[in-house]
Amino acid sequence: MTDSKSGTHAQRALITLRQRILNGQLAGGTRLFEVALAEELGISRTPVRAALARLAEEALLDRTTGGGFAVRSFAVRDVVDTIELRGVLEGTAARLAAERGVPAEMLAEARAIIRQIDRLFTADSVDMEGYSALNTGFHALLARMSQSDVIQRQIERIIALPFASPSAFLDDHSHQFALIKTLGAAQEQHRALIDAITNREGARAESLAREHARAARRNVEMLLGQEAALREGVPSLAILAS
Amino acid sequence: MTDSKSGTHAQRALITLRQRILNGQLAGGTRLFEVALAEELGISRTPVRAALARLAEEALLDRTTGGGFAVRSFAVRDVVDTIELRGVLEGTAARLAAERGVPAEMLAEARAIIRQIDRLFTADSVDMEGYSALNTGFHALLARMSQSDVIQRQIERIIALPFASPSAFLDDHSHQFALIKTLGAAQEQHRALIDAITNREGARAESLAREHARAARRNVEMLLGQEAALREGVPSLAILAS
DNA sequence: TATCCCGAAAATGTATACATGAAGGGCCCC
DNA sequence: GGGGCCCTTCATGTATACATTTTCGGGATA
Repeated sequence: MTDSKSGTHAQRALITLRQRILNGQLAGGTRLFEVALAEELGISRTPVRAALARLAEEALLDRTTGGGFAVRSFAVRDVVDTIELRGVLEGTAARLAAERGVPAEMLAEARAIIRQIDRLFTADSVDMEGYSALNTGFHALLARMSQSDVIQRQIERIIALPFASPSAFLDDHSHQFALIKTLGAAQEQHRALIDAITNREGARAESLAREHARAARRNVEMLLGQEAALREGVPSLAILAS
Repeated sequence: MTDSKSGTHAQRALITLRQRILNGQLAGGTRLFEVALAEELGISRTPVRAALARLAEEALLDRTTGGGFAVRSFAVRDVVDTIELRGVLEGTAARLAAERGVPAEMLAEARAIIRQIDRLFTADSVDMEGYSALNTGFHALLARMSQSDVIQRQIERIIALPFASPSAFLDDHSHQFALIKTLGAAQEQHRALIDAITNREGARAESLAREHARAARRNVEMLLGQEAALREGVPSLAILAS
């Protein structure tokens, strides 16, 4: 059965609306009306309300004065700041991991991921999907290493925004040629990061994690520096107010 | 008219439930049922649902599998980590302010607040309410200085938790004698922070903001180190799972 | 011409009945 | 006596009618 029929009406509405916001169909600032959405989606206002509330929770909608919802506007600066914020949070996770100490099994797990990524490079062409999945896993593990639910929650919340995810842009096939060159350096940072945490070097770990996030920032700036036509195929940036 | 009658049913339910969570009446892990709450509050399920959704947005409730809500549990480590997180975020705000540069009027505003706080110390006894208000304003201004909506939002979100607010504990009259001693040092940090931002010293500004938040952490640890009986009168910590 | 006020339209707020689904306990079968 | 199944119960999910509030345009007045 197709997933577009699974779950409750509210879940389906949530998925539909989230998609529309992320791919730019619903421009920033657009106000969302319960009745209109309910009619269009063929459901009642109740599940629409539930979906809107959850989108507000995900920071994709703002609550307007008077009780309504509007699509949040993301400018270029917001994207850059959000990536910067991810760097800061992951840096804090890395520092806490180093300061508090991480169980040997977790460190082993991290090294295993790094080794798996290494293997991807032996082939002639890099398996971007594989890299993306392993990279996402590495960053999730880093968040867990902080041994802080508070930090972990914040990181999860941030990377829910597609352009702030550690693997953002990696799935955009149109620009892989430019991104592949950066993967070697990223992998070296992964290695150094785990080394720093292992040696309980908090400041070094924090600094490395921040710099690691800067790579994503450079990618954004590269993509945005191109002609508009060239970045049409970049779904992670579709949310940007043009 | 009393504020307990203002606004919609959902707003009143939100305020009531928030209060109960924050003061510990609703222990962490407690599941909240729509019907029970609706009956008790004398309203229908609809506004109760709305209030619960907003409390989830405020991170005071968790969504349980199957669609319900449960009160979030805060352990001592969570409180400490949240304050640490505030330090990290305010540190980032301070660094960005220094790096990006702050309009002269904003810096003047900050210095005005510092001067007003200075005046509070001239009296024989310190006006804690006045200090608390000015201190909150100073920290809000710092968030604005980052000139980043993303950072500002995060900070606002964090300090909504009463124990993570920059002025947490300052209103707890029972422990003022211990806290007053720390205010002079805090004020010196305020001064140094604005000095660093003015001179565009990003690393110094970040470091100072972090250290400033550590003062709150020390207060928590001091309060928690006391006999249980002594910390009964500390509303900011009532949410803690005992 | 600017402003205030009022009313219609449209949006959210609320109550309630019913649908649906998950969890628990009791009963029957093996 | 133990385990599995069914049925009850209680929870959330949904639709819908009605209440309330907000908003915005038009018109009267200074």
